[in-house]
Amino acid sequence: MGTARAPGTADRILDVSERLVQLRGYNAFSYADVAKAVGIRKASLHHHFATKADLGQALVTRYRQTFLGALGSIEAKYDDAFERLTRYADLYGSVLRKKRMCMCGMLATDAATLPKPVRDSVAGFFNENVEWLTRVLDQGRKRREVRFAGTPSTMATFVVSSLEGAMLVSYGSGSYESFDGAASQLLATVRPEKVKSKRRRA
Amino acid sequence: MGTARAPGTADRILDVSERLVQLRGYNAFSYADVAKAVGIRKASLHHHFATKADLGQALVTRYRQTFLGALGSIEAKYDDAFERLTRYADLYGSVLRKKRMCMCGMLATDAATLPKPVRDSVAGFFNENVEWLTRVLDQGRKRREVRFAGTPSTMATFVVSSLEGAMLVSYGSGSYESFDGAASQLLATVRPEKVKSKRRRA
DNA sequence: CATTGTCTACCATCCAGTAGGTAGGTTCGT
DNA sequence: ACGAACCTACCTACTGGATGGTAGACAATG
Repeated sequence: MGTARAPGTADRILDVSERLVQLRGYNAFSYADVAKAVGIRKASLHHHFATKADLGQALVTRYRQTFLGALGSIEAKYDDAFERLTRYADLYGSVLRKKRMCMCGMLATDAATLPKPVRDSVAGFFNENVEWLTRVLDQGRKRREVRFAGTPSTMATFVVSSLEGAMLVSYGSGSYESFDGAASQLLATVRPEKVKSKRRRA
Repeated sequence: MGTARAPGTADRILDVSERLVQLRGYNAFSYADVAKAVGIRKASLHHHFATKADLGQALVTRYRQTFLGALGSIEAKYDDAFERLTRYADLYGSVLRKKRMCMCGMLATDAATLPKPVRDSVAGFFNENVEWLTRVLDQGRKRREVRFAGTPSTMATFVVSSLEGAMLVSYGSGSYESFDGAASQLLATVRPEKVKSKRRRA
């Protein structure tokens, strides 16, 4: 009979590849690796993703969508800007807790060897994040929920940079604790002054 | 006659390899690349650095020494902690201006595929930087030259993280301007309050 | 004459990608 | 209702090129 039936194969390929890219980067994972982990032959991979460039593109596109979805959830669940930033930092932390690097941070170092569409998509990821944070920071500052110098846009770039960097250093030195230190230092930076008004909760 | 004489070959190999690693990472540069750029045969490379792991190790060791030397220069030339931090950030900026990524930031993403001695040496680089910054920040805070929340050590980790991350995002998205924004945002964070005392200079 | 630096030539392994085939499922004309 | 045509998902077997590394010869220098 054989095993011709297999509905979620493309997704399983993406899941496995995503993990490998986040662990090793674009140049250090191969179709052979993915095939073995999925339990399929190399040639069958090419049926789903004709070239490695196609697979890479699909990977980044899906990652961006998922991430963007998570940003939407944060916005929906939390109204306070400081809270939103806390959850944003947690997003990075949760990736690191899986002992993985941010996929786009990983691919950023591979930029020089990436197919152009993939490279552009990685840049798009960072831009999306900066734009989202810019909105959160802008509104948050007006409401006095966060505090920072300079423009919201510059601050947003700084937030993305710090968290990506904290992941990078943590991942590279294998000391996953250092991320939490850097993340809380970042949050301490934007935390508003102790409330002087009489609001006491409840 | 032949070309047996060649004094600085090992250094030229290191120079070329350093550049390639900073541009493409550990897994995307090859002995063949280096050989071509140096103008030597692949086999001759192995005479100077028996294995790729040896070359990688030598690369990181030299990079750490150079960087540590630069930190010493900053300490010798500038006494003020804020000034020292400014120059420290410039160190990263000068690498990026050469359109390169920090070598250890680059290798951090390659950690999973690196020979263990190299991986350890990369971690050592980050520790060295954090230690140096911890001293600068600790002294600087006592002298009221810088301002920050938390411990000097946590803040030091944050400084390294932010700058590595700013490089990473800049390098990955090809927009080298964003680094400057992130760097000045970081410096604005530690900049002391406007001097209220009467000290007017000279 | 031993050491050092270079060379040519080679090797096993891995890489992305291709050629061509097969087993099942679906669609459609009759 | 049935079979031809087609499609999807997988397979085995292969190719050309790159990879890190090795063996052994040949100068030149000291």
